Amino acid sequence: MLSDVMEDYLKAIYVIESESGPPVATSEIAERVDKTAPTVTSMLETLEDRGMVTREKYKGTELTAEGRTVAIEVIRHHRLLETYLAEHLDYSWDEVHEEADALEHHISEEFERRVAEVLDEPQADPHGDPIPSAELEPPTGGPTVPLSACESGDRIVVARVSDRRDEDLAYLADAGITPGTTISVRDVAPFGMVTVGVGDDEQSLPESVAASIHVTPADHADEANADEVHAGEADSDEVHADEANADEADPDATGAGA
Amino acid sequence: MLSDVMEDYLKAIYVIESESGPPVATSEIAERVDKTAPTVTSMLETLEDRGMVTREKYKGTELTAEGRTVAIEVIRHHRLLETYLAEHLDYSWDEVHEEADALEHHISEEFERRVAEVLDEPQADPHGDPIPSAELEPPTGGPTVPLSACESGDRIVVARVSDRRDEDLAYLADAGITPGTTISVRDVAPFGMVTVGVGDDEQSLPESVAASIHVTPADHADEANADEVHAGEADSDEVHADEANADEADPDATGAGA
DNA sequence: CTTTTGAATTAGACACATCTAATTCTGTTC
DNA sequence: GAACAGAATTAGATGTGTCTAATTCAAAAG
Repeated sequence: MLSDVMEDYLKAIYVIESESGPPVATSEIAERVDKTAPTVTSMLETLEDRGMVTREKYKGTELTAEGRTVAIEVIRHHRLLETYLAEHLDYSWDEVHEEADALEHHISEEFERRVAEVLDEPQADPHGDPIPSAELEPPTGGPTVPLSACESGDRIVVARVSDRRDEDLAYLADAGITPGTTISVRDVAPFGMVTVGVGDDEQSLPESVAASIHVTPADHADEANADEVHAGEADSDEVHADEANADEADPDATGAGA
Repeated sequence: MLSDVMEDYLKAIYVIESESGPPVATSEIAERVDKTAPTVTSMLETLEDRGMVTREKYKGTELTAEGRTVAIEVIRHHRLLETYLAEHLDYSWDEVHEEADALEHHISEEFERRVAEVLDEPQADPHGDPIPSAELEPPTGGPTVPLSACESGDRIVVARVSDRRDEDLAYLADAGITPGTTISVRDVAPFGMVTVGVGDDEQSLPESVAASIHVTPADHADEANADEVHAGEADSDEVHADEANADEADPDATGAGA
């Protein structure tokens, strides 16, 4: 059996791989799990022994198929829990993350099944992140772009919001911006804040807040509900995102922000 | 912060104190938590340093007020979870224990509050054990006696069923005997099996199964529902239990079988 | 090709929870 | 009251996950 801690490392590696592709740097993992680099090195050795990762010394680390499956299962637990807490225990979308982090390692397969069943196999959690299926294939969120890659005049719908920073979530909850919210982009300052229209209001979002929002275009007559933003639609192709912020690029579309 | 493991020790000590009163023997704790005696000794030293227990070397251990409060909180978590799983996630009463054991250390205060709220501050879990209040005072189950202390002809209602042994729970679930079930005692073999009537059936319960059942008399016109067996009633006095099985006595009535 | 620099690893230590084996204590039996 | 039996503790070791300090490496810059 893998410990909770090992699962946390695997989850972190999975997320980083999803965002920037393998191989994953030790320092990146260290930052995510909030441990020192030597600690991470030694854990990576353990995980390698357990067949969860492969690595090249001084180069980087990559998940094995097995390690990836474990990571996806943890993420499924996390997102099912977030969704359950929001829908059945009256948690708001900016409160669920911490609780889910604490519980995700301790629920049984049976619990997972039953939660998924009462939720009717949900496709996305309250942050808009896609929930991996019970078969644990890598979830593919629909194509989305960072809000910062939009340009003035765009009408877009919020697809997902990073669950990493509590302050930003609270800010957005307060601003009435949640997955599914349709907004108009008024102004995008390079590397800076983004001014948007939400309903009748106009809001200026600080950079860190803007960076946590990913969006899809609001056009294709698809004003459907937020839970379906990530559903099918493998057809819809890339949203225009001129190369101004190419360094901030987004090779994921796998929605791994656990 | 106390570790999960420490909480498990405190819970075990609390249960033993409830069953046999302090001081608690190291070997008893060792058996409950399934560790060796030296391991327990060293943990008890730690818990003493933390102010959770007091002890006299070679004699025994006792919870401090603080240790007791921690234990009661863990037990509250456990029983709220058991109840929630049974009522909202379709678990049967003999499945809930293991899941609750895994989760009880990891839920937040907030989670505890919300679960208690949606359950409407339940008084007893699916096994019939009383759920400590949010104020964490020691729960007092109403007076109950072991089934083995009854005699032929008694009509009684099952108050609670030990959650310690899965096999016995499954047996009882199969036999249709759950908290709230009214049964007639046909025959009590000294130190042996108990024959009872349940509805129209007659059943012979093996000793271990009979030992896990605690009952109250079915008389006082109180055919109320099982959840209220433990409610108020500090008035009703001791049930007749002649001293045949006095060694198997039951000084608890605090319902500590977490 | 050498140097530099920042990242990664190795070295060595520590806290925690656990074990087995050896010792010490307590309460009981003769 | 001496001896014994059983329980508890002490002694010493192990595995895991973590740290800081020292070293080694690789990739970039000269």
